[in-house]
Amino acid sequence: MADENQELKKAGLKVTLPRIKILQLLERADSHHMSAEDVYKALLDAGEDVGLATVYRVLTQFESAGLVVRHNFDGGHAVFEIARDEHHDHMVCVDSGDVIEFCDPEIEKLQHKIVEEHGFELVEHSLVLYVRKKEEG
Amino acid sequence: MADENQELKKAGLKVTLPRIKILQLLERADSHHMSAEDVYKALLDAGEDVGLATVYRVLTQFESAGLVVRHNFDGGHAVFEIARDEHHDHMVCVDSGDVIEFCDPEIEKLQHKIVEEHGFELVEHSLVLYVRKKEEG
DNA sequence: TTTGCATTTGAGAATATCTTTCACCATGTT
DNA sequence: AACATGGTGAAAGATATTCTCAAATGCAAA
Repeated sequence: MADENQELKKAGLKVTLPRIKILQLLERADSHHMSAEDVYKALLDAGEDVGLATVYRVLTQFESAGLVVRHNFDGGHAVFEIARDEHHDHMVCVDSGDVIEFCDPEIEKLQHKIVEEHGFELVEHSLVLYVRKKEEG
Repeated sequence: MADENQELKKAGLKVTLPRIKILQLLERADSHHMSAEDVYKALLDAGEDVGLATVYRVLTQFESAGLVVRHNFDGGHAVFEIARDEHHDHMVCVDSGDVIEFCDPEIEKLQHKIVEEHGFELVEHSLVLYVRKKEEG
């Protein structure tokens, strides 16, 4: 139950109601890739009295703490998702907006190779494939 | 010299002073990856009387016409660069902000493969490697 | 448990980025 | 010249995010 409390403490964050609620929300299996606005609305719908500023603040803190990952897909607003252990990239359907996760070790390997060749080390990367459902025939 | 005029006409855009100036600016070898604000300031510095709205409008038109490419790197604002024939991806140094271009056919190939495997076709993609200069031993 | 106090919060103001509106202007046509 | 078309700058608007600050809250010492 108080699973979130531990995560927050471990991250050096004081355990407060908004933080617990936001973390719980993001940990729900069906809430990947939510924008700050999405989170805010979901909390309001759940009857929580939270401010939008708090949502942004907390999400940014969670990002710094490595609890969530921020993605800047095309379209102006950032989306957040719980950081699980396994890294993955994203495929975004340009028609439906659906997000599909995938991971390709070969691409990862090639990325490192390229960066090394240029005398750098890889800090972070962002790969987004914008796709469309294939037409039949 | 009226090279830009031809490009604009070919793109179906009326040849106007702001459009010529913006195109010339972006075609300069040292002006890759400029934000709308960058372009605006550069034009003001050059003594041109142009509005920020026009810069955004023209850049968007250029993008539609395929003359420039818009990138949404991390950090809120979009950057634009002249569309050359060859596709390439980007490496951004997290310390200096420098942008290095690269292209890896293998990664490109793998991207298509993955998308196909999921029953999609690739419309567009964005790969950005955030890197840091390697420390000496 | 009560108290002390730094941290956190919510509301709204402020900022940043980008888009739209609108009255006016330029260019080409009749 | 009158007109149509499309382009322009300024300012207002839209959107996404951050900042400010007084009030509320979490945590720890007493």
